[in-house]
Amino acid sequence: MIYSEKITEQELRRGGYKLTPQRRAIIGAISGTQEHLTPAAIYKRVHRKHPSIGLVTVYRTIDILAELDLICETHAGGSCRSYLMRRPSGHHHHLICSECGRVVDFTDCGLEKLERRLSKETSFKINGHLLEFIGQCLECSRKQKEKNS
Amino acid sequence: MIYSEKITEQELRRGGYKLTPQRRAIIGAISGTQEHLTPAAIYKRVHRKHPSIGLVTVYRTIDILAELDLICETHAGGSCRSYLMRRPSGHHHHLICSECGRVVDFTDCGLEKLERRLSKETSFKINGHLLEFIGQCLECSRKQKEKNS
DNA sequence: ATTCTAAATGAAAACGATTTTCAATTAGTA
DNA sequence: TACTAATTGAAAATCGTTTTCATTTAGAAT
Repeated sequence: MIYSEKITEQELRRGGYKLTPQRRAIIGAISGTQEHLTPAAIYKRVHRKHPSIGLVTVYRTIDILAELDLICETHAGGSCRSYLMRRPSGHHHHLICSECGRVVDFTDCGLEKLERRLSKETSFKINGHLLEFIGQCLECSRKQKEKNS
Repeated sequence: MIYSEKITEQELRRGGYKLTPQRRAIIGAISGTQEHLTPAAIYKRVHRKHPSIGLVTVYRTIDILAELDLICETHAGGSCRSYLMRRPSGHHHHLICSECGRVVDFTDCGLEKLERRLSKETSFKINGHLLEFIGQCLECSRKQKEKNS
C-alpha cells in the first residue's frame, strides 16, 4: 500500500467515517494511478477485483473524499467530474496529458501578482483561482509521432 | 441591439446557419447580461418573452455557438456548463463573481514563462491552459458586508 | 411577390449520469 | 460477543441532455 493511500484511510477515519473494504478498494483504485478518473472509470477499475461493489458506493465515497479534501477535481478536457488523489497538501495545480489523462502536480503558480492587479483594476475581492495546463506527456507525444510516420 | 449581438448574428450566418427568431432570442439573452448562464438559465430568460421556444432549441443553439467559437464556457463554481458571449476575440480569461455570476475578461495572463518551465521540467508538450479567477464583485461584497452588520 | 427545399423547430421519447429510497449487512464500539 | 448506527447494493426516481420525427420556416431561386 502506498503512502497516500494510508494517509487517506486515516483521514477518512479521523473524519468519523468507517473504513469499509469497499472504501479501501475505491481509495486504492484512485491512488493506484497517475491518471484522473471519472466515477465510471473508478467503478470499472474497482469492479475488476471486487465485482460486488456497486456504482452507488463509488459515488458516495467520492462525495466523502471530496468533502474531506482528500481528492482533487480536474476540469479541462470537457469531462466534468474527474478525480485524483490530493498529493501536495497545500496550494497546487495540475498539468494534464490530454491523451492518457496522466496528471503532474506543480506548486508555484506565481499568480499572486496578477491577482493583485486584477483586484485593483476591477474592485473584485478575489479569493481563489483555477489553473490547469493541458498537453501531452513524453510517452504520448512519442506515440503520436510514430503514428504519423 | 448591442454590438456583440449583431456580430454574433452575422457570424452565425457566415457559418451557414439560418438566422431564426429563436436563435436571435437566445443570442439576445446571452448577450444581454454580464453573467455566465447555464442552458437552463438561458432557457428561463428566453422563455419569459418567447414562451414557445423549447429547451431543445436552446441546447442546439448553444452547440452551434460553441462550434463557431462565439461563446465561452466557464468551469469554476461547480456548474459544468455555463456560457457567456465571447468578447475579446483573442486569448483571454475570466474573473468570475461567485455570488452573482458576473464575468470580467482579462487578456494578459503572463503564463508563458511558467508554461515553458513546466514543459522543460516535465517533458510535456503543452498546448493550452485553463485559468479563471473567482471572487466577489464590488456590489456583491458590499451586500455581504451589510448582511453581516 | 411566390415557390421551393433544406434546415430548423417543438414535443415526446430515449438516454446516460447521478441521487434517493429501503431493507439487509457490517464496522467498530461497548 | 453483542449491539447500534453507519454502510451497503439493488431498484426506482430524478435530472440534464440527446435523439427521433412530423411540421414549420428562412432564405435562395424564380
